[in-house]
Amino acid sequence: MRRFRVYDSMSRSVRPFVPILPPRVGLFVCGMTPYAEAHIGHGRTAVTFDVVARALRRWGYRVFYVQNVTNLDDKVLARAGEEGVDPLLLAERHFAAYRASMARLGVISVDHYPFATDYVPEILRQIATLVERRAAYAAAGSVYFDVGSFPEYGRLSGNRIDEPRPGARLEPDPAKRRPEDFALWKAASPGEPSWESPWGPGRPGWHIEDTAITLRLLGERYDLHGGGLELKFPHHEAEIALAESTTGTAPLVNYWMHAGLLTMKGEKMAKSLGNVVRLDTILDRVGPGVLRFYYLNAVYRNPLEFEDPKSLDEAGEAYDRLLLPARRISEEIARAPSDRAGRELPPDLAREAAAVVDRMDDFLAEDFNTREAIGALFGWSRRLAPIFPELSGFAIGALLDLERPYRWAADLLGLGGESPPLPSGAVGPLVEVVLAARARARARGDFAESDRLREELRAVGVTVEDGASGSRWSYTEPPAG
RNA sequence: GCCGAGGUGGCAGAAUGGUUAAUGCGACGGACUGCAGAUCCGUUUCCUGGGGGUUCGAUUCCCUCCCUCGGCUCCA
Repeated sequence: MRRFRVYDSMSRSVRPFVPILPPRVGLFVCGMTPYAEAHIGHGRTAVTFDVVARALRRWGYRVFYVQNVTNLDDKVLARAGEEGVDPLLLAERHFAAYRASMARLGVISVDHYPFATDYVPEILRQIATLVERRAAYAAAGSVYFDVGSFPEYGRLSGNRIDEPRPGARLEPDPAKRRPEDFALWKAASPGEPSWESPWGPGRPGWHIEDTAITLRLLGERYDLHGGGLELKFPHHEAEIALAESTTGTAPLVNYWMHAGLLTMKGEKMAKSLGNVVRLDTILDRVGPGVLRFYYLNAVYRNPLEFEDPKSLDEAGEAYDRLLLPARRISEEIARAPSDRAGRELPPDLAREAAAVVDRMDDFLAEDFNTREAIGALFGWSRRLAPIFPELSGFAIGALLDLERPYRWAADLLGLGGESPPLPSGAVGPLVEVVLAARARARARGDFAESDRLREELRAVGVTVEDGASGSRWSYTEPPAG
């Protein structure tokens, strides 16, 4: 197991990571409420923790990564009411779309997506315990958590609830003892899905589902908890209060990680502000590599500004440049017979390839600094640029060595790694035939014919580029439409 | 008001108590080219919100002020 350090929001410092039960690591990340399409802010958080999980696994930890799905809450009910559909089906539908978007984004590391409503028995048991311990009280068919019963409330966020709060937007609720108390169980309204309980029919409140799920799946105490920064207060604060009040065990988690928010014109992306950009919209435009590059080119904890289309254009340029050597190398490998003879790598170059991988790994191990890791990879690409013309002279093993830093980036960051689509069967040789004809046309100065052939190849997805050492071609999906 | 995170070059965005503050984008110049594209090389040595302080030395540590954003409702 590789040692690494994480910024822990609770202690506000970068700390060495020590698992409770090595090599196992319990990772919980607050997931989404599936009442609308995922936007690129969700994507940022998802990619952040995807990289965390990928890295930990690569480093020898056995990660169990759980991400909950709040499939029933006020938002889901409201949206379902508008559309006139069953709330749980609405949630199901949006969750399916979310999974599909995540798959496109290359988020492959989540082990389990538990639904809140599948944990109602656990939730009810936990509420009963809290009531028994006088940390929660029933009122008018609902049950509320008594924030005053938990002196530590506010420690994560630095908020203190005993202060006057002129800016607070909490509405006084006569059922609550104090405005900060929050519902664990909400009395059923007509037409809503509800479950029987000792306090009457109702449904779970928001905060309690996470701890009911984690107590069951990850235990009373686990390693890592992640989520968007906006959830720090009150949601994560509530989780801590609920779990620790229930079990008497503290702390609930050893490391808190919070992902910075995606902003547009300085403001966070949020539906209420009307500035959301759907994840699928972007993925339709640029593909997963560019979007992941855009996210990972910043430090996960800091705000990241998104400007459409500038951010993605720049990311696209940089991403293509970054991975150009990787594409050249894998094309070379794909086209060459596996037993091809060729030069071995100069020893210094082989050493450098290994050193680049180590450096990137080191950066990642220091609070997941993907930006610096990418910077190191840029260095490698610059290093390789001058030896492009020699590529075909290397043995396969040498090419594989040169490729190592890119494979690292594909495995841990999910950047690149898509093998270039090569046409199958006779297409390759046929392209060569056409190119030979084109070369003859160029040789006799018939540039009209040459350009015509280039255009026709492009129409079927073959891009031809002339260079000093002849023409090279690559295959991309034929232009749509 | 309280809590938290930030203010770095044209832009995006790192890093560090100490040689020319990374990297990328963009821009400019050059090479290559029939053209196009791509690529390569070079330049972009006058960038760390304001003011104090600690220090031989701070962008980095401390104080203060200003500004922005986030949280204090649901929110990745």
